[in-house]
Amino acid sequence: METFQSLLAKKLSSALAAAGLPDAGELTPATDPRFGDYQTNAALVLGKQRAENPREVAKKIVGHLDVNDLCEPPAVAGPGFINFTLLPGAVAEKTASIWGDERLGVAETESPRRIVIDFGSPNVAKPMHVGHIRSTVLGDALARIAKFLGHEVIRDNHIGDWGTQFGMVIYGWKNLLDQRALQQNPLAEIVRIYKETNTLAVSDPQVREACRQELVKLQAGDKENIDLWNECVAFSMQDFEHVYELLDIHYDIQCGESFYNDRLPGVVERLLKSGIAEVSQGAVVVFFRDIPELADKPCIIRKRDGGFNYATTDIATVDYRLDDLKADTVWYVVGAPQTLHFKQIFEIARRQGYQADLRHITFGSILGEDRKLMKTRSGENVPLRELLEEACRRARKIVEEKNPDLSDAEKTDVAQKIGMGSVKYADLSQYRMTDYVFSWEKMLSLQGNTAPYLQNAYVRIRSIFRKAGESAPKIDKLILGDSAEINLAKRLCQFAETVPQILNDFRPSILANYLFELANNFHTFYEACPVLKSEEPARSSRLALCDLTAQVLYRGLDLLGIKAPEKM
RNA sequence: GUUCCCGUAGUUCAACGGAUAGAACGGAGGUUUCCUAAACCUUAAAUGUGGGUUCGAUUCCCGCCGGGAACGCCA
Repeated sequence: METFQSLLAKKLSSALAAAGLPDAGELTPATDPRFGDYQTNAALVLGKQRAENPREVAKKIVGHLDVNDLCEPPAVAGPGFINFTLLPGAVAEKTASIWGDERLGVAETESPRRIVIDFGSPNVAKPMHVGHIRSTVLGDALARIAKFLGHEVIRDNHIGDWGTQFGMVIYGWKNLLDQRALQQNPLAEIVRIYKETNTLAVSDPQVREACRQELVKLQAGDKENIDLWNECVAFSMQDFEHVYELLDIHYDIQCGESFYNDRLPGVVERLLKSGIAEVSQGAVVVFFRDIPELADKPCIIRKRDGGFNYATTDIATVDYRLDDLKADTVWYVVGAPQTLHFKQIFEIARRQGYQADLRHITFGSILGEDRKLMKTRSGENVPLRELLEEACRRARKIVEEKNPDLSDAEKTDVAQKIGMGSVKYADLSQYRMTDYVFSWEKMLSLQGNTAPYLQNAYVRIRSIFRKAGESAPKIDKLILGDSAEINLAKRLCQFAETVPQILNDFRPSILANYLFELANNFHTFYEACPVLKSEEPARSSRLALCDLTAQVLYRGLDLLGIKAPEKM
């Protein structure tokens, strides 16, 4: 289904051709309602190229524009913009056709790809904390959106379940473990022994060496250590699963770092043989001498002591995703501090001949109150689980106040949808690159531009249909009289223009902002236009408008991983 | 030191190079015999700094100031 934007863009192209002008500029939504609904700067661009008065060029273009079926006569404005204002009749027709469309007007991609999305990736032996929320929620939303647009998506949780820290965990387990504490709160006890061992290792070389030995035994397949490791992983996974359950986030595969252990020697061997890697100071290293920004930043793939590291694992991971999973695209939803690391990994992949599209999708950090990056060792991290449970509690309290008549089960359900929605929306509604200082206030806010504002619009519509006791009657064309109706309908038509844009720069915030505007248009409509009490044919038309709004809200929220309750 | 990210109302955030920089919270004022007032309406308030490119710069380029991050054996 064509959007207004694509229809008008085509008509503009025809007009330019008819006027003997080359294609130029672009046709975009108007920046301000007073300029109409869409605008083009074609005349400004052409005026510059041809050294002509842009307004004259604009008039010439307008003379060839045939848009009478869609818009009022296009207006030349300002320095030479051409503005388009949609006719209510055209909007009414388009809205009705979207209403009848399962995809709500959103076209599927013309170039579907197989995308592995690497997101979340918590570390075993460390509880998930607020710092994990961005990757997890952002990655999940991108996965939902990519899938909706027609891509094949494989969600992969690249769990940090292997590496140096396990030497310490195992040493701690053997020497410092408190069995009773382990029974009460396994993960907390594992974290405790890990931290204590870490502290000991800093000051005591003997402990350090003992940890290294435990690690060597583990990596060599020692039965006792493997069993301990399995137990730690299992305890951690329980914690992760609880969080994923609350967030309703699920993975297709969970290939953690340990999954690649057997492949690491082969990776290093191959890179050495092909000349991509070389031995330097006893380690195996890849240099990027021909790339200025990486020239003095080599990538170590095997340590002097023969051990493998993060980079080795990630190279093996690229192989697996491209060769075994047959992905043509991989999105790494991982924080900005790892920019250099991924530049190196991607360059190594390229040197091996891989052509796949590998993207590091970065995002800003959540900072502590000191404006410093939150770090596990600092000990002041808010556990994610605690944050999520607090969100539900706060939402629950407000549900009790606002709607005491709901049953207990309903209250619990609604509180979870609102609480989880708020946490997700707080993150997704802002530009992914900006850092922000963590605050309960921010994450759990339920006022203003927040999930409940959008959810409430949906709830109000569901309430109308409950009261009506009927679903919206099927009609071919809406009747748009009040300006609030027209604005709402126009907004509904924009859904199809908005969703595909998100993946241009991986910005779910575009969708979040759209949904906020939509909810705002709906609330305004709701105040201005009675639905059930209006006369036919307005009544049927308004019911249709409500029904479509509910569908778009529901679908849009779903793409962000947010649920819409029936009541609240 | 090198490289990367970020500086917008009191606060938290918006604005593919577009026209008079939008919201939300907080502040001030108003709306409910009517479909959920978790709503609606009115109102005051901002682009760190100096240049440059452009018809047009919050956006692109250069310098400075301020905040953060990464940079050979952690992941």
